[in-house]
Amino acid sequence: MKSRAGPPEAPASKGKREQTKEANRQAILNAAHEVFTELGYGETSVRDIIGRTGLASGTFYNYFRSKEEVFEALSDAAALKIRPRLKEVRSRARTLEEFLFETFRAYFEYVSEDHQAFTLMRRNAGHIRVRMDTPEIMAGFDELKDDVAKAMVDGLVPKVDVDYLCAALIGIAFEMAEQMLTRPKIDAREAAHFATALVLGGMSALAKPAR
Amino acid sequence: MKSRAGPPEAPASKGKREQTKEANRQAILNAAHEVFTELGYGETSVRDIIGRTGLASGTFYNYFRSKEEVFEALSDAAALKIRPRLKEVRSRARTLEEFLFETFRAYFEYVSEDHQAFTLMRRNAGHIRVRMDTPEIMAGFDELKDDVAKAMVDGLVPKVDVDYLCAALIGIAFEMAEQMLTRPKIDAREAAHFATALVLGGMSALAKPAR
Amino acid sequence: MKSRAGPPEAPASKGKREQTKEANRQAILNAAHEVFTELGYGETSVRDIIGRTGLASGTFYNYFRSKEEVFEALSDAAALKIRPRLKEVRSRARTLEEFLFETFRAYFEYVSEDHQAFTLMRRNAGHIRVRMDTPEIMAGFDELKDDVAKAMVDGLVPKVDVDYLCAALIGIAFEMAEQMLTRPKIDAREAAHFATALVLGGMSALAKPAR
Amino acid sequence: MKSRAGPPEAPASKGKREQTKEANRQAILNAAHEVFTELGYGETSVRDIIGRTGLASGTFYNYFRSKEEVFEALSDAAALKIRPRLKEVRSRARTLEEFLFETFRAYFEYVSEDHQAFTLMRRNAGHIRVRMDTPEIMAGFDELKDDVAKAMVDGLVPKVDVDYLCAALIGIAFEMAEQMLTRPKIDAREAAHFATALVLGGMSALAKPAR
DNA sequence: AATGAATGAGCGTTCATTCAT
DNA sequence: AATGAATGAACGCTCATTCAT
Repeated sequence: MKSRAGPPEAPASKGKREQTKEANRQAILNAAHEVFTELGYGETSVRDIIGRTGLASGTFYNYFRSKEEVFEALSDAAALKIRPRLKEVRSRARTLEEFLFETFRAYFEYVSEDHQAFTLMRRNAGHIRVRMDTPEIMAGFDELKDDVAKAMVDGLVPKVDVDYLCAALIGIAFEMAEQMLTRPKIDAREAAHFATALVLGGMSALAKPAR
Repeated sequence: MKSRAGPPEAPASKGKREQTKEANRQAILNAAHEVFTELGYGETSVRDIIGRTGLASGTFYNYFRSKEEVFEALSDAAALKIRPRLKEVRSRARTLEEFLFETFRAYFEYVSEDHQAFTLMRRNAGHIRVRMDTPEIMAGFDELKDDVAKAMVDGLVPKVDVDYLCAALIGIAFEMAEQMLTRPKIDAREAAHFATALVLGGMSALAKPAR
Repeated sequence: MKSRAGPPEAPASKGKREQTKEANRQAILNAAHEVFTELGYGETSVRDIIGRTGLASGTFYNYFRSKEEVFEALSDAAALKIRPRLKEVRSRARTLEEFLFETFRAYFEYVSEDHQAFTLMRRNAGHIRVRMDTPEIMAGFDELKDDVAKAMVDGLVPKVDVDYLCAALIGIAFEMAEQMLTRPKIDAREAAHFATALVLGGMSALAKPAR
Repeated sequence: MKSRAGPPEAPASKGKREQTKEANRQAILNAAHEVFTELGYGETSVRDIIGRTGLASGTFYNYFRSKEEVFEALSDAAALKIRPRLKEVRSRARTLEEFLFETFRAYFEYVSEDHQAFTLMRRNAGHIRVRMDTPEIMAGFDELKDDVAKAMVDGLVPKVDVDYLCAALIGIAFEMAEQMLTRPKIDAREAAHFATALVLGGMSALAKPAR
C-alpha cells in the first residue's frame, strides 16, 4: 500500500515486505558463506548459492550485483562481528598473559559459534583447505600487529621480531581452531589456555638469549 | 612465464617433435603449478595451463585425465620433494631442539626454493589467500604428528596435547613462511631459529603446570 | 530526456498520485518512443522504458500487455498524426505538382516536428539504421499508392509503373528526410521543392518515350 | 597427420579440416545473414544463428568472438561484393545516363542475386522493415556522393544540391529494390531503366530553374 | 491503481572434455 | 602421440512478466 502518513526516514514498524527482503538477504549471505567455505570462492557459482536458498536465480541480483559483491558483504559482516570484539579485548588487557589469552579466547569462541560453517568446511574431495581468510579477518590481524608493537614499546611484551611473532600467533590460532572443531567437546577456553601458555613460554625464551 | 622445455634462444620454430613424453608431462605440471598458484584451483582453466606450454589442448588429456588429476599429480610431486626430506631430518634428530629446528628449517628452505611460485601466490584481487595445503603436505604433517607422538612416548618431548601442539607447529610454519617471503632478504635459518625458540620455550612452559 | 508529465520545476517530491491514468499512459508512450528510437526495438528493454517514466515496472503492465503492444500503440499514434494529414493534403491537390509538393511537405514537416526523436535515431554504434517504418506509415503509403493510381486514371498523373513510382516517392521521402535533419537549418519547404522538382521532371521524362 | 614436408605457408591442397572449417564459417555467416535480416540485429541471439547451422553453441565462438564480430564480417563480405562493382561501373561511365543506369543496374542485380535473403527479409510480424543498411553499403554510397560531386565539377552532372540528390538516389534504389523483389519476374534492367529515366528527367528539371 | 521483489527462461560466453584427422 | 575444432553443459547475468502487498 505504502500510503503511510509518516516520513519515509522513520519506517516505525517493518512491513512484511521489508521483513522478507531482509530474510532473503540473510538467506543469500548464509548460503554464500556456506558454499564459499565448502567450495572456495573460485569454484562457487551463483547458482550454487541461490540453489541453497530456494530462491530463483534472478533474485540473487536483486540483492547483490555480483558474486564478488556478496563475498565482500560477507567479509564485512564477519569483520563487524569479530574485529571489534578482538580490539576491545586487547585494549582491556593489563598483562601479556591477559592480552594473549583473551585474544585467543575471543577468536576460538567466535569460531565455535560459527561452528556450523566450519564443520561443513572440510571438503569431501579434500582438495584445498579453506580458511577464514577474509580481508577483514586479515585487517583484524593487522590491528593485532599494531597492538603488539605498541605493547612492545610499552614494555608489556618482550622485544622480539614482531612480524614473525604475529605470524606465529595467527598460524596458531587458525590451525588450532580447526583442530578444536574436530573434537567431540569443543572447549574454547582450553584451547586458549594451551595457545597462551605456548606463546607466553616461547616469548620469554625468545626474549632472553634471543637465539 | 612460459615454462617451455626447449632453449629460449630459439623458441619460434622449435618443433615439439623432439620433446619427449616426459618433457611434455613436466611442462604441463610446471605450467599447472604456476597457474594454480596465481589464480587458485577453481579459477584456473585447462586452457590457462596448456596455453603456457605451447601444446594443443587435446594433448593435455594424453597426460592427465582431468584438471583434478593434474592437481593431484602436482601435489604428489610436492610431497615427493618435501616429505622424505622432512622425515629424514626428524629421524636424525637427537634432541627436541634439533627435531624442531631441522623440521622448520627444511620447510622454510623448501618454501624459499619455491619462492617464485609463493610470491606470485599473493593474488591481485586479494580475495582468498592460497595456501600450500595439498593433501601431501597434509600427509607430511600427519607423519610429523606420528613422530611427535612417538617422541613423547620416548620422553624426548614433554607430554602435552599432541594434536594442539602439531596444529600450532603447522600454523607457525605456514604463516611464518609467508611472512618470511615478504622480506627483502629471505633467511630460512633465522626463521627456523625463531620458530624453534618459540615452540621450545612454549613447550617447557606447557609441560610444567600443564595448564 | 525524462519525459515526465509534471512540471519540471518541482520534479522531486511530485507525487504520482495526481497523475491521471491517461497521463501515465502518455508518459509510457513518450518514453517508449524515445527509447525505441534511440536503441531500436530489439535492444530496448521494458526497464528502459519505465525507467524514464519514474513509474514502477509493474505499472507498465497496467497499461500495456507487452513490449510489443506498446510498440503497436506507438505506431497507431504516429499514424493518427500523419496519415490524416497526408490524406487531406492530397485530396485538395488540383495539379500533379501540388499533389507531390504538399505530400512531401507534410511528411518533411512531420519529420521536422519529431526532430528530437529523429536526431537521436542515429545510433552511436552505427549498426543498423533505424527507420520510421511503422506499419502505420506503411499503411499511409499504401493510401498514397491508391491515390496515385486514381490520379493516373484521371489523367492527372502520367501513366507509368505505379508501384515503382510509389517506391521511388517513398524512398526519396525517407532518405531526404534523414539528410534534411542533418542540416544546421532544417527547411521542410526547400526539401519538398527539391523532391517535387525531381519527381515532376522525372515523370514527364518517363511519360514520353518511356525510355 | 600434418607431417607434410612442405612449408606451412603454402598448403597446396586444402586438407579436409580446412575445408570443413571454411564450410562452417560460411554456414555461420549465411545463417547470421538470414537471421539478422529476419529479426534484426538486436533481436537476434547467437543461439538463433547457430541453431540454423546445426552446430553446437560453443562452436560459434571458434569462428567469431561475438555477435558483433559476425555482423562486421557479414558487412565486410557484402561490401567486398558490391562496392568495387559499383565503383568500377561508375568510373567507366561516359555520360550522366550511363552513370545512373549502370549504378542502378549493378545494385539491382546485386540485390537480385541476394534474393534468397531479401525475400526472407519480409518479417511475419511486420514490425520494422529491415534494410540493407550495413556500414559498408553506406560507405559505398559515400563513394557515390564523391563521384557525383566530382561529376558536377566536371559538368557531367547539373549542379544541384548534391546531398539531396544522393539521398534521393539511395532512397529510390532501396525502395525500388524491395518493390522489384515482390514481382513474379524480377528484371533488374527494367528497374534500372525506370530509375534512370526518373532521375535523369528530374535532374534536368532541377537544373533549369534551379529550384 | 501502483508498487517493486520474485521468477525462471533466456542471453552471450566460457569451459572441460572428446574425437576425427 | 599430437592436434585443435566440435561439443554441450554450465556460467554470470538480464529480461519480460507476475503477483503479493
